[in-house]
Amino acid sequence: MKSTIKDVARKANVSVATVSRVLNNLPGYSEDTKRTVLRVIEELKYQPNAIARGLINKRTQTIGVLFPSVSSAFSSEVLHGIEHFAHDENYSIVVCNTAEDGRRTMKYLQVLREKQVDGIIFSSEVLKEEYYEALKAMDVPVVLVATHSEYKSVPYVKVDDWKASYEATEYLIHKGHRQIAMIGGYEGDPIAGKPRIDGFKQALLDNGITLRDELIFDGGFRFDQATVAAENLLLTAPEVTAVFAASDEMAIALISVAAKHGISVPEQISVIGYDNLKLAEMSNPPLTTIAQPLYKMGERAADKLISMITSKERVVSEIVPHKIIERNTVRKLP
Amino acid sequence: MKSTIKDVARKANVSVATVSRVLNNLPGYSEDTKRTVLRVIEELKYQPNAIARGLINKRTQTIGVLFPSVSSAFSSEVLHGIEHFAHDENYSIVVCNTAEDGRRTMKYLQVLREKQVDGIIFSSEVLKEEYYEALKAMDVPVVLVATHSEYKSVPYVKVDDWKASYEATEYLIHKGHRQIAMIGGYEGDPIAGKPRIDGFKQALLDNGITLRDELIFDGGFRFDQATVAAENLLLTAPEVTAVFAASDEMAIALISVAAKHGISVPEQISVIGYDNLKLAEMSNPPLTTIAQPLYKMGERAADKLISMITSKERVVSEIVPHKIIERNTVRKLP
DNA sequence: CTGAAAGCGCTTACAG
DNA sequence: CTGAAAGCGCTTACAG
Repeated sequence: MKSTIKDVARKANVSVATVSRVLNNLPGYSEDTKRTVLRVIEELKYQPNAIARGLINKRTQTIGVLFPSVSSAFSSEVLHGIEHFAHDENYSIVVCNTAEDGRRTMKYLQVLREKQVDGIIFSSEVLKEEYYEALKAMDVPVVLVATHSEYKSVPYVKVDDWKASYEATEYLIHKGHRQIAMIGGYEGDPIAGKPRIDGFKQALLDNGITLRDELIFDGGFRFDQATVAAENLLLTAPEVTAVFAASDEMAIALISVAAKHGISVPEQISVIGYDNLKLAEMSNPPLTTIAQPLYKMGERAADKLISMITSKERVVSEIVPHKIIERNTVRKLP
Repeated sequence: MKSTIKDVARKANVSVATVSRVLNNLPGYSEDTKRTVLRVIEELKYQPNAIARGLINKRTQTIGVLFPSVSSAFSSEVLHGIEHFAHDENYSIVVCNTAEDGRRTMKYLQVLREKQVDGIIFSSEVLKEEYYEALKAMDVPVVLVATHSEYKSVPYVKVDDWKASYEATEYLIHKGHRQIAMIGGYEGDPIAGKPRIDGFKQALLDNGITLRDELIFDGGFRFDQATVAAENLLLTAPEVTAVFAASDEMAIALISVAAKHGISVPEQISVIGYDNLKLAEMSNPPLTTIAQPLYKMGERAADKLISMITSKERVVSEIVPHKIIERNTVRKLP
């Protein structure tokens, strides 16, 4: 049987109140009683029950993290950052994989509420009104990571997608490229879709390059989805000398498809990716890409959330810096 | 203010006992009272407090998962499988990244104990005696995934590493290779190191190929660690025509290093990996590898753990099938 | 410096 | 079919 606070109180000949005090470093006991209490705790190998504690304190020291897909490299980097920071602050993380559909999200939100988490980090997905309402009803702090929302009260931490894409595109232009295509997300995606496409377009415009809509190949961010976009691109636009891919997986899909057709990167076609996942450096050739500081984004999000939890004061959103990582997939045109 | 069971009891003109009964689908109330109680619950948007519930039931419906590194692609696949299964069974997952050192593991074990998790899944690492003792003291079910241990009482789910390596090596041999090297883990690693190295050796022996110890390049499983092993291999053993890498990252490191030296895969050197992570198919060329069913391993582990939790009966370990995924990195020698 | 008591939000015998 | 009461393992005024 695990021992409880009563057991140690009894064995130490003090009240449970006293035990509780030494446990929580509150004042109110002699050095002597402290010593014996501590000794008994040791003897009984007593560990406080966080559940009982949470019932009173209304704090569970745990935070819920919602991801659209736990298994992607992107999410795990962010998660790692969150987890690391949170652990150092004595918070545990419960991970929730929301999959594609909204129903799982709502179910999870309910579970998190019942389990009385102290706060929630919501990642990558758009914060639908339904979710927002549920979150509001829960009455716990929320922070967004790698996404943002129109609900001004919800702080976020993310990169400036528009600007990052603009810079990626200019990078290509400065390397002498004029025939530039993009493999992007869906225009209808307000988070990782539209802003990146818009940044791409603007960079072209600002550099006097005529915008050709047919050079924007949209679709999903994953490798297999991008594979068809890349296939398409190579087939219909052979004049293209460089492409900006809105994710590393997309960029790598292009490299793979190109290789299959005997087109070499960067000699015949240049590519720049987006994310800087681990696989960017493992790519062959190593992928030039826009780095999002995913681990750090996780940390910052956890930091914000925890300070909202502990201080109840509003926290401000944060745009986190991206940067271009030059590897070997972009060639300078002569 | 969130409403409690008392609030609904009061508003429904019944006792909390009755509310509790309808909440838990226990017998003991008329259809009529059930209806009004349900209505009031709806009106108040009442949700039970799982913490209070847990205090009584001694069940928190949460399980702790310990990973050496949450961010690796390997762990996230397993985690995803665990999470999916567990969620369907109404369990939540708290993730614990144990990093490299043991101190973090012990700290986490303590947190998990205080938070009264119902069970623990321990992944990839060797179950040191210190951990085992702590786990025993916690008195909750444990299952191992992608690792095993000498403590017979702890069930595991994993692939047969020896056999998988043996088959990978034979695959190379059957393709006509005789000069075969291995990039492996540490011989001292009883989980993913020794068994794979031994399987490799035995396959060579059984096929009449003289074992040359200097063709086994050991080190860490990660890309950057393997990069030096690969460098070494290419430099010191140019006669090698095929290599068995004990992880996909190692295999990809070899491909990268080879490319850097103008050596083409599979034309000049063949490679087979191990794991079948997502990046194996994104590799360039796509990587032939031994697949571990990581997602499924996660599911099976969760399944076992949950049945230990709910039925208190002992569960049996499981060797899960691996298989060779043929892609484009192994050439048949003429 | 110390303890008795109330209470956190539930569940579960027990009694009717 | 229903409720009063005890209790899960703690914390926290309150009183001394």
